[in-house]
Amino acid sequence: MRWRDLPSLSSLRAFDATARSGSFAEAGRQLNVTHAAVTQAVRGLEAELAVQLVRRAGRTVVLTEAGERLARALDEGFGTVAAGIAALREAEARRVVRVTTTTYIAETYVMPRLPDFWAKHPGVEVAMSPSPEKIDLARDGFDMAIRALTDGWTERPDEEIRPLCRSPVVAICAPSLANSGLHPQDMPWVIGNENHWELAEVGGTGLDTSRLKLVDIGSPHLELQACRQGLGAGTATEIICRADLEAGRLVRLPLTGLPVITYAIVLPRGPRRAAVEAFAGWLQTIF
Amino acid sequence: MRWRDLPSLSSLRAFDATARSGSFAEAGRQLNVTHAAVTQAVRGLEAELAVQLVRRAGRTVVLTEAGERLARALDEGFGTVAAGIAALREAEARRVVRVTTTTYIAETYVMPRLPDFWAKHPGVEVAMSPSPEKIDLARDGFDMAIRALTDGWTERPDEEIRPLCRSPVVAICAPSLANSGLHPQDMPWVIGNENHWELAEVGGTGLDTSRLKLVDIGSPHLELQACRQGLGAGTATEIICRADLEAGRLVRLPLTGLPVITYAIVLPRGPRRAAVEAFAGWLQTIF
DNA sequence: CACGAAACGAAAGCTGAGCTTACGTCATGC
DNA sequence: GCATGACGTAAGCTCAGCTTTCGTTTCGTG
Repeated sequence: MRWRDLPSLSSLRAFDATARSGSFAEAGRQLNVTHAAVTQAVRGLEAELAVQLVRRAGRTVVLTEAGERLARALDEGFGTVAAGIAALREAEARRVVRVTTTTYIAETYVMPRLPDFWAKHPGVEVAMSPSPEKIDLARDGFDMAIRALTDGWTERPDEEIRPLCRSPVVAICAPSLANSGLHPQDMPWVIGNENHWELAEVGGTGLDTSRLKLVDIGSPHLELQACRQGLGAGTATEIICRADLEAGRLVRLPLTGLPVITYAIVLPRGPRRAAVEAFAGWLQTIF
Repeated sequence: MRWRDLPSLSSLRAFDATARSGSFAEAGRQLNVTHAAVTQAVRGLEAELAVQLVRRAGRTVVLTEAGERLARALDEGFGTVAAGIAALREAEARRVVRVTTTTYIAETYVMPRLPDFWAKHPGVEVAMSPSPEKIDLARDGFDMAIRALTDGWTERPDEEIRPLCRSPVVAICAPSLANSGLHPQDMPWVIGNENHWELAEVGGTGLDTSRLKLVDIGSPHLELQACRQGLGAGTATEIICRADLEAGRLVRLPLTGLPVITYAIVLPRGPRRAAVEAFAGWLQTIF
């Protein structure tokens, strides 16, 4: 493609619109400019190509033979371009909002509320899927992530962070276990054997983690349920177990020194689809 | 076509060039702008479509999946446009220069010199054809006319006049006829019966045209030849019969009151092909 | 592995292509 | 005729698009 050899695209556009409508004035209306602008553009194109393209015919304008030929080419070419743009927009509008998550909160707090989002934004599909922490959102085609940020998180330059809420980590257990008279140091703890991060949290309270009896449930999804049933103590952010605490299904253990977690949305910087923005905005309303 | 819905064509062009070359810098070179201009245009397009189209990959740029799809559409669309322009230019460059003429001078003076033009402008075809005086050049596809203008000619607004030369009408006859002792009033005149215009010219000298003996040769092309052979007196512009006068084949009759003719090129205003301009320029050099 | 070449990124400011405004002329319909 | 709505032209404005400038990143190389 020899772009330097082409006349200005705006003059081609003006001629195309003129050819379609058979009138400078109508073309101007379609292009959102005055008839004078169209006239000048077409005259300029004629001068550049050194070909007469249009001829006055009374109150209207007719194309010359050369103009007809050019108009056919432009019609087809610009039509293809317009169709491509339209197809892209269509595909983007339909495309599902892909959310990656590594946090329990997404599954326990966000997913149960999804019907509310669908009610407010019909036609927007949302897919939530787990994926490793250190993922490149843009490269892997995710529209956003829901993450739990520890303090001291630094924002990457190509990502935008929107905090959703800060929630303290609390130690909890079933009322029956709390009433057993056991000191937290002697309780069983529902913590996966490999979960060094949660173990370190508990260590922060002063307990000797090396002497704790750990109950490995295997799946994080079932740990809260295990705590409710009295299988052991555990940790969770307050927002997750708030309902259980209020209902008396769980009680707090009087431990201090646990961290505070910030839940946040991570969005890749750059252009953002309306559907993505809508979902991000909705997320911020439910916290 | 909904032109208002399309992004700016220049940003589409910038993206297309980027997609072809895989580099902002190279695209800028092709478009004759800096890399920064291309970057801005592509970012603007991404923002307008709310789609990421490109992604940095080290020192170069790669298209996203959406970018690839758009690039295909643009490639095809702009390719069609470019092909249309190229075809138009090609056709215009090849097209013959059509010259219409109503004057004897074109046939006697210009056509014999055409080989000189062809030598100087190889590849430019010229077609000279007679047609009525009152023709609309643009409408009938003529590139120029060669006309004889009487004094007091007024230029039409859509035509440009380029004078070639002014030449007085002279009355001439063969030396034998001049030496016969006959007064011009009594000579036979080589003038077509229907040629009221030439008869009026002669009337301007004071002769009584109603009493003239007219010799109707039928074809204007042969009238000068008839004069040379002594069949009668006649009129012609000086430039046409100059060679005959100098060679003594014809002599001037001492009549006054004949008009002066301006030979000129008539060109339709507006865009003009290079070949047409070349022929017009050449015509001005040979007078 | 330091260094230079060649990209891309971002922001500030300039400029001319493209537009509006303003006023004519001309064709058409009532 | 006269109102209406097209096109033609020219003068001048304005902002989209460009250049400039400087910084960062990536790669190839001795």
